Amino acid sequence: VSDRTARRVERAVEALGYEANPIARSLRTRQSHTVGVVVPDLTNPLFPPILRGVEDGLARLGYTTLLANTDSDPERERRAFAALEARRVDGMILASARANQELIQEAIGRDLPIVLVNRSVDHVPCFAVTADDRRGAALAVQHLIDLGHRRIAHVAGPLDLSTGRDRRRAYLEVMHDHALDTPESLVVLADGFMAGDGVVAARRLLDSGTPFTAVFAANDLLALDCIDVLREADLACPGDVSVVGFNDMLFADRFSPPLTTIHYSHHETGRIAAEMLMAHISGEATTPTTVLLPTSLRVRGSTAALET
Amino acid sequence: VSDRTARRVERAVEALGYEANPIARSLRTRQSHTVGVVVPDLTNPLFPPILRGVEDGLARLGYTTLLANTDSDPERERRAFAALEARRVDGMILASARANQELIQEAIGRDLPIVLVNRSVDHVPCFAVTADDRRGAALAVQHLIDLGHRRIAHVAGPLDLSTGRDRRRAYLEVMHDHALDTPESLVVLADGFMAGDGVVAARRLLDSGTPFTAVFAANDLLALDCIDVLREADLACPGDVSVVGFNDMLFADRFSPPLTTIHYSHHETGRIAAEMLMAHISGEATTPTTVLLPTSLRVRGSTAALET
DNA sequence: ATGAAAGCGCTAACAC
DNA sequence: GTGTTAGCGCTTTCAT
Repeated sequence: VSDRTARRVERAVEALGYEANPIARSLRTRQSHTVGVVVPDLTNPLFPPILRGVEDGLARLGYTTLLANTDSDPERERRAFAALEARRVDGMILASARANQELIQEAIGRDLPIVLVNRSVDHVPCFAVTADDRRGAALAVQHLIDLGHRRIAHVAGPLDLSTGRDRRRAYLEVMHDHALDTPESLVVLADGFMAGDGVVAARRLLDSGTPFTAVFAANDLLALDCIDVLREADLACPGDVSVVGFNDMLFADRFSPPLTTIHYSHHETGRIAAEMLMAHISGEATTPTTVLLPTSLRVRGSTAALET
Repeated sequence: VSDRTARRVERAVEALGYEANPIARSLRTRQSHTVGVVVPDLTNPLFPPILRGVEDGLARLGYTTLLANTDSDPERERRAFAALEARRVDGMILASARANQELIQEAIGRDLPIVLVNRSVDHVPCFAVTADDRRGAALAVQHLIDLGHRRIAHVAGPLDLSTGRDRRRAYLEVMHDHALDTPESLVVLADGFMAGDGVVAARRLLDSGTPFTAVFAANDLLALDCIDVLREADLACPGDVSVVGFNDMLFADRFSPPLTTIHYSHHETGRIAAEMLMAHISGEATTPTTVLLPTSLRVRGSTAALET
């Protein structure tokens, strides 16, 4: 066919507004050009920027995202996963990984390309991109120590989540390195990472009677809960107790008091995960790699030097 | 086939983990059981709860959401819309409607079921569910008047968005009803509804030199910008200037100062929109209706009585 | 009631 | 290079 004709055809195609039916194409090629994204809690301001990063990374290659929000409910996670798989997504980005989630192992066994984001899993080689949780948590605790605090509590996230586990471990290590006590009553566990999940844990901390002058919360939402509970008990932050969070989520700088927290780039997290997934799907990347994003301390109003 | 055999087959089906291929089904039935959701700005904490409402409304009927985030960029809106339509969504929920968006008219002309959320359009009968913007804005302005304020400024949203237009109109009406002045310098326009969009507008307000003791911002994000700019100019909120926002978005109560704002149920907004869309798709609902959600005033720390 | 066959719109494989 | 054909996995229709 001549060049001229080709152009005429193209013009006609455009004029008629013809667009290939991607459904028929998918049926034939077994590729949906769609990736599933599973997020545990969209109302956590950490995730929207990650999602935007993912979209930015995928859109350039003509991929669309199918979003599922699970409210951290394992049953909903299961359903979301099944729904996405049934819709034949070409791959998935999971921000909701749990430590021993057979779901993920099974999927990998079935050769479904998966990239973990924010959280990772143990003992299974996985593509993943997360914050450097150990280093970040160490930074947070070190900051409190530098301010003169010695009795530092930790409100940990669930230990079946890598973020909960790793941040807690780093806390214990740094405390130990400085020969500081970490009695069991000083390390409490929250039921989850969502707003409100830290309330019960923080109350338990207070009720134990163990004295403390600072607390490292495993994420910003838990840190906010801590501050609420402290206020409830007429303890001021940072006047009486310093609090540091993790994530530097959107708005962390606007709360009262502004949150001292650990920062890393959420948008980058999403973007890198998207690119990793694309490389995985195309077969370019074959060995699972984990990218650790650098963390940094953001000192704001919720921490202060210990009055002596 | 006997009952017994049927059961055996069913069991076998389950055992083998067979799942009908929804792509083949879609190709045949021309139904994707997927709806597109277009959101202008996921990082605005107003939208995640709306999205959850939508998901809750849709999930029960086995529908999945295809999410697109547009950053309020008309070009990205166009692309997102095209991508969703190409993927043959059964309908769309749009939170990004502009006043004269041919996109929407065209789509409706093509019989694509659409429900508008949060924002509506003029002159085109549309399924829509929004806050009662007029009443809500009136509540906000009335509150400031009740506190003794007379020189009340307004930071309006873009006037090609129903929310920008309606809230501004209500502001002008209430002010007029109370015989209060609204010189042009007291009503400034923000470029958008996203974080940061209010900064320039608020500066213009301040630079005009027109005295004012209160400002009604067209949404919470703009209100936060106002408070920032005021602080920049050494004006305290609410000490020197009271500020009220709109939406009562997530975290509005935790800012410094806690935001006085107009509340309505975001989750309901999403849920109702989802149900409306389902009814529209199924052909149950045929005449476009608009649902106006009731609004209420939440008095918090960013407003105070005028010192006399 | 049950089974056979056609066809949705595309792409990949094949023959010309 | 260009045109033809088979078939992806369903649903629907039609014949039995």
